[in-house]
Amino acid sequence: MTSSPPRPGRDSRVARLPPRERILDAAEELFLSEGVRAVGVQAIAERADTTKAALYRHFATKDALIEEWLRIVAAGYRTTFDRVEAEHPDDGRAQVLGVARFVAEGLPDIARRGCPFVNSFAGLPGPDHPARRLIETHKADQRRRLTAMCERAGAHVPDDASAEITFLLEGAQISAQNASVDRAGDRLMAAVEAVLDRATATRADTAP
Amino acid sequence: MTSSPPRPGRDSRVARLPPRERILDAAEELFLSEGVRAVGVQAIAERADTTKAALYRHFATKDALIEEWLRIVAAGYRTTFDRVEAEHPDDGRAQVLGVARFVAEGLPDIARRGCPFVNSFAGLPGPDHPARRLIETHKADQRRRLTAMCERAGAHVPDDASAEITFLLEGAQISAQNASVDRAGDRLMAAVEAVLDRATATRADTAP
DNA sequence: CCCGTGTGATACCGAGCGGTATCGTTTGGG
DNA sequence: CCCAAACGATACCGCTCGGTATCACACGGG
Repeated sequence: MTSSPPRPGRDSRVARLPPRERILDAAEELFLSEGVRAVGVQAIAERADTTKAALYRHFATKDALIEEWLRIVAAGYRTTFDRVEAEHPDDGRAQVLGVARFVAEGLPDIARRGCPFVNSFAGLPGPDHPARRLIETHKADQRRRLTAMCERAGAHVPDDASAEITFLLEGAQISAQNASVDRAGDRLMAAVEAVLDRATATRADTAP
Repeated sequence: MTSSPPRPGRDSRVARLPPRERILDAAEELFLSEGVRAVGVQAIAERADTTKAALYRHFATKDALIEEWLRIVAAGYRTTFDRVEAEHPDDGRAQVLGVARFVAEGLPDIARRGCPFVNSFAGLPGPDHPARRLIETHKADQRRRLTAMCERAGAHVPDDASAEITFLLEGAQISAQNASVDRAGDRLMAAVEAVLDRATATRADTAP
């Protein structure tokens, strides 16, 4: 539906970006709402206002498109880590809270459309799929950076603190998705603060 | 492959259960390892040592099979909650820790094959799919019971405590799946204990 | 003993999948 | 201004999907 007559500017929803960007945008929207396996290349092409042929001119295969999309999403997270670290240099606590706030603010979207990594991980075949490796590498990187932040924040055992915070961040996302926890954002922030408090407390506080 | 000649007892892997149970067993194995959308009914029937025709004699559609499988898994969790409550009547803390231990012990399996609910949620179409509702109901029930346990444990704000513990439980599962956190079981238990300690602490402890 | 039910095998259906080929037409840089 | 490259459209390929129909056979209860 929705043919595009002599309409030069934006015509439907993705404006007039180069086809490659339109395809990636359309893929993101569909992958998130329907699942990476449920949506076909034809549907992606149609939503991007182009055709399968054009799609395959830019991406060798559907899996390559999935991988490229995940790579972009992962890069976005990396950018957030960079920004937070730049905004609060040497203040590990503020950095961790900045990351937590970023996740908390993204929860409404995740509740509606799901987490890209978690949702993709499911529909991907075997543990050797390149997109799967990409997700694992990304999560491992995130954990490493979080550990460094915790150390900078003065955590006694940064490894433990970052693990606990990772649990909270991931858990908040899937709990938001299945709607089992209300006000997930507020609760997440409070929980992360509590973990930081305990992880950086003096010995007297930990042994009443 | 593997025809079953005059072999009365077990013959391959699922012994000689009624076809319905063999199908559910086979479906569970494949759904977990490959994803609910990636595996076809033919593959399920073959692994169950039967045929598509027999499968459709017991389940109206593939979605119905998925739903029934999830229902069974959810019932298993419910049983665990029952057991833990019966083992430690009136001891909320022990109940919560019992649930946490159950999840922690299941982490290795989840790391290998993924969480049934999380993995299925992805490949399911629209938010009105019955299996999706089933998952949401199950998670909401779990949260309710967890809140009751926290209240029994003397938590000052049981709602907050159960939310935080839910985050930890769910987060530990997906962190185990993508291998971003090592020794996830131990860390999960420690984190849950810490949350319980803080949630039930006297006022003097919370305000240093 | 015999008959009805559930079973296993097989073939089939329409639809949609991922991916390819072809062919005008648009378009923008040298 | 012109030509090559990229584009949009369309038809097509082989394959697999979820689901159905048919049929011979095993078997257990009346």
